[in-house]
Amino acid sequence: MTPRTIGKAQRRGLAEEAADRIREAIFSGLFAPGAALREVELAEALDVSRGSVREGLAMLEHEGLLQSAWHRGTRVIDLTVTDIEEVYSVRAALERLATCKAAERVTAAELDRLDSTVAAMGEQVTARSEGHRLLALDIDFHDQIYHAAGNRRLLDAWQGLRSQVYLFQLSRIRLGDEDYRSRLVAEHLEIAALLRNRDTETLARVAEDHVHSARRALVGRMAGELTGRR
Amino acid sequence: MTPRTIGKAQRRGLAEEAADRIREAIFSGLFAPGAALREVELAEALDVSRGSVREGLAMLEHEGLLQSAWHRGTRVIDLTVTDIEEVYSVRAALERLATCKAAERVTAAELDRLDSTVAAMGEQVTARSEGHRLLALDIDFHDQIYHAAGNRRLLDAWQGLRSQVYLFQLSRIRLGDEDYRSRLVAEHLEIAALLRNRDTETLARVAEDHVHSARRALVGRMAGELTGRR
DNA sequence: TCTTGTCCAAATGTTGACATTGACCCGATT
DNA sequence: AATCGGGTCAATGTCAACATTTGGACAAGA
Repeated sequence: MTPRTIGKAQRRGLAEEAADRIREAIFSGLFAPGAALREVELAEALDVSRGSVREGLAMLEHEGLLQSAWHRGTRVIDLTVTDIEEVYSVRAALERLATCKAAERVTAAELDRLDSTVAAMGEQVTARSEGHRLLALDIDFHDQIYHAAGNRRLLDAWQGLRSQVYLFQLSRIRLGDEDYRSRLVAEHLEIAALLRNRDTETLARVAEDHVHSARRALVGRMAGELTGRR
Repeated sequence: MTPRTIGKAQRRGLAEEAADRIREAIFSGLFAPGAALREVELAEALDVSRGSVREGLAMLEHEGLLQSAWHRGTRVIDLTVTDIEEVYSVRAALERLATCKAAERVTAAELDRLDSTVAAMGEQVTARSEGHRLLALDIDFHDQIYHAAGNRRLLDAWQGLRSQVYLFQLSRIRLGDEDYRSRLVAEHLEIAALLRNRDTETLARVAEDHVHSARRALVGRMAGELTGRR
């Protein structure tokens, strides 16, 4: 008897490898928003050819992390309020759909995994870490929902926003926000509970609100930094 | 005095050129769903290098027109009912958002252009053409709405579905559907009118229904072909 | 007959060299 | 001073050759 699904062991090319490394470098702050990424530099640093780097950069551009123009190279995206509004608007629409579809199809095992993720988040509320772990769990929680929704196109659309969301939230971490953490966990707890009850009606509203809540927390912080004290 | 916006004359590379040609070839039926696209063949046919073809294929893959696997080449997507359900589910969510946002920001000039597009569609209802023109106008109508929404990310997400929608609807044309045309125009007319009144509340519902209506018409036809007469 | 192993051809993945472009500098001009 | 025009060069766009992988044909063994 063959297993129903096998862990995908698909081999990856150098381009994907390069994309991963560059993405990490951006998240680590090595390339700040607005910085130019030169193909030759990256090719030498990663010890691959320019072609592979080029392909990797194209992937990151489709993730929205980079912007490129004809013969003018690629740069890391800026973090303007407009960009944030755009990303979170679309994300809210996707999240609404994903959560509803997930409610119809989610399995018991997936529900358990969601619970344990929320539990792990709960531990991070009081932890004195900088919040990177909490952020990773946050994204992971939503990844699980998109997977549970079982819609390839929906997942693709989400992956076109995921990295941007990560980058945005990362900037929020730097700005420091204490009391937001507990509310974050509470919201995820609510979503997980509603999923278990398969309360589609309420989920549509709550999922959208959850995203808008994150957006407000982010935009508020950014506005405070730009205009206010420092 | 310089014009506020200039027709984007940004120079394009060979990759985009190749992508356009290949996309057209697929829409023209030269490459049927499921057909394999070989890089060397295309490179010779288009008289560009394999690298450019490769980049173009990657673009079309991100549009969802192609599927590719490691060292196994790229093929035109299949037209399964599941795929259609996926695409139209996400499209409904996006369309809902786009129409609402457009209602807030649409200008008088844009409204006029929408009207004239619907008018042109009306002429195609009775025309004896095969419906390609009607389909092009349909897509154009929705393009205008996404542009009016003024959200770059939303537009990107739509462009990740657009070609697939086109391909799906194209198959519907071949199956022939007479009375659907008039209903199609009527629905677009309603949306245009609601946009003019900026009736956001109703628009959210109608825009979603419009997509689901198109989906039903399509799935119904396909199911009929697969199981029914022929 | 079914499985397993080896080889081969065809296609893709990868690379470094060559061609082209756009930003920058700087002097001439109005 | 501001603008225009040409030259320069670093960086990207493009290409053709080389390396690697896949799937199938085919034969040997259980």
